[in-house]
Amino acid sequence: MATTAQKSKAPKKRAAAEHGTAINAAFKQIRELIVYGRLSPGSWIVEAELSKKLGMSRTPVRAALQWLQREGCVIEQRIRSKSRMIVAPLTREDASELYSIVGHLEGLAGRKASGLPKDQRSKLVGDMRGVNAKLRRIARTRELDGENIFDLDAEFHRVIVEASAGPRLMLMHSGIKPQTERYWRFYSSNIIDRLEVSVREHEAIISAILNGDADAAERALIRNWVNGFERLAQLIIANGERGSW
Amino acid sequence: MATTAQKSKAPKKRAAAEHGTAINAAFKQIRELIVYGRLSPGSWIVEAELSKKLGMSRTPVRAALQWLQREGCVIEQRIRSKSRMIVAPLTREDASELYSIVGHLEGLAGRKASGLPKDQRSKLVGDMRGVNAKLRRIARTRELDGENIFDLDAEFHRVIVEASAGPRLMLMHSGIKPQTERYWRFYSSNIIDRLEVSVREHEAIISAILNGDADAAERALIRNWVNGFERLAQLIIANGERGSW
DNA sequence: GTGTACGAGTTTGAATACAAACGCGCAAAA
DNA sequence: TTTTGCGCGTTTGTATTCAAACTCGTACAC
Repeated sequence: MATTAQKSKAPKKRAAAEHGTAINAAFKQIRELIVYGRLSPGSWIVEAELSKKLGMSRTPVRAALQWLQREGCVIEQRIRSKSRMIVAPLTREDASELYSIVGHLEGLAGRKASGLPKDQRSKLVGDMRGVNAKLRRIARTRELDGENIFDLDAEFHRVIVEASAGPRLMLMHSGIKPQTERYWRFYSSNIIDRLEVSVREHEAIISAILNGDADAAERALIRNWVNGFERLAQLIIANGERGSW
Repeated sequence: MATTAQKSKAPKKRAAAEHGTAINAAFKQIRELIVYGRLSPGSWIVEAELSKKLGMSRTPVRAALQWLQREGCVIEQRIRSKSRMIVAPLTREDASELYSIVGHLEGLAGRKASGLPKDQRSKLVGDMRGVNAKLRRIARTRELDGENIFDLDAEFHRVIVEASAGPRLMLMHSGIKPQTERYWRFYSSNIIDRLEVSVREHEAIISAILNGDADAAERALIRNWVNGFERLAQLIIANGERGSW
């Protein structure tokens, strides 16, 4: 009756779920729903509805929503001691702050990366160049493989953070970075036009880290994000904000 | 029998709790337990134990623990698909990263604060000077009012962030900043000796914001935190780390 | 005609119940 | 004496249940 014949009279056979993965499954699926826009920015989230859709009880859904709240994908509207969860709206103001924070966080990572021993730095630079080369090829040939731009750009920034950041910075970055993807996906109609600029900015980052110039690395990373916001802001203004009214 | 004659057969009379404050109460109390060291760094948190101590069920305690996990006070140890919550240990390495992040986050806030309109900036500078004057008096007279140094320093940094930061930055700051207090409380034996240095660093921050010099404000804030870590690191080395072994 | 009050439905907050998994100890056999 | 296997206690993960509070609609009164 329910979703996958998993309810009613067979509580024993949940073996597939392995006891402890429901929260994670809920988290990933809900975030996917939000990032891909299946849950509209600004719309109200009903726990029971989600739990029915995901085929689990409200408990893991609640936990997942708190994780998402932690990351800012979901915000809590407190009204008269009652709280509602809503999908965070996409606004120019929020994008400005978001990109600024991500830029500074990554800037910090880039700063540390520049101080890495030379062999680690070489490997890092190699990874970055590999990813950036793929981006450059897409920018040239204009063969947009759909998802690939998002994933490649995410990869580029991720390798920097993973190479240098400690657990805290990594935690914060992995929490806040995915949210920039929401903006990309909503407004990226012709983001490929600007891709080449971004590729050049990436090259500046690579050079700075290669040279071990911490200040330059930090500045280049921040500039990449500030400029990224500028590129985005035009699209937001042109297309309107989502979920704020 | 239980804690306050609130259990057993009177589930109706929970009117005092106002339906929606249990999570918050749990959150504040558990964080207090951690910050004040009643729960040792590195020690294992048992949900049932806490819920018994706080006189509530496991449900709000779990939610509160997830909030604390979000802030990094509590970390999750996954072992063979089983998770345990432990109180985050206090290590030199972690302090380094923590202070660095807080410094950069506040640096970002200070940068924005420097760009505020003049009247808002004047009010902000006035607030900062008021707080810093109290700190200076304590540094001079050496009348340590116990908690007051912590609260005053926290206040100084809070007014900067509140004056300029948006919701995201405020959220991140209010989440990560309290954790520096854990280090203070554990290692602050004679932190009053270093207070005067910190007061002078604060003055540099005030000047920069007063002059609207965003770069200088950011640098001064970061320097305050980096130096704060240096002061702390000596104490950590002298006294040993807590909760890591 | 408009405003207010009451009640049903919806939704979240909290508690309890239950199942699965980890860890430890004890016992038995080699 | 040592090692291995089994079983029980502890603890977390998930489901379910129940209560409280907010919302909205309708009806009644002024």
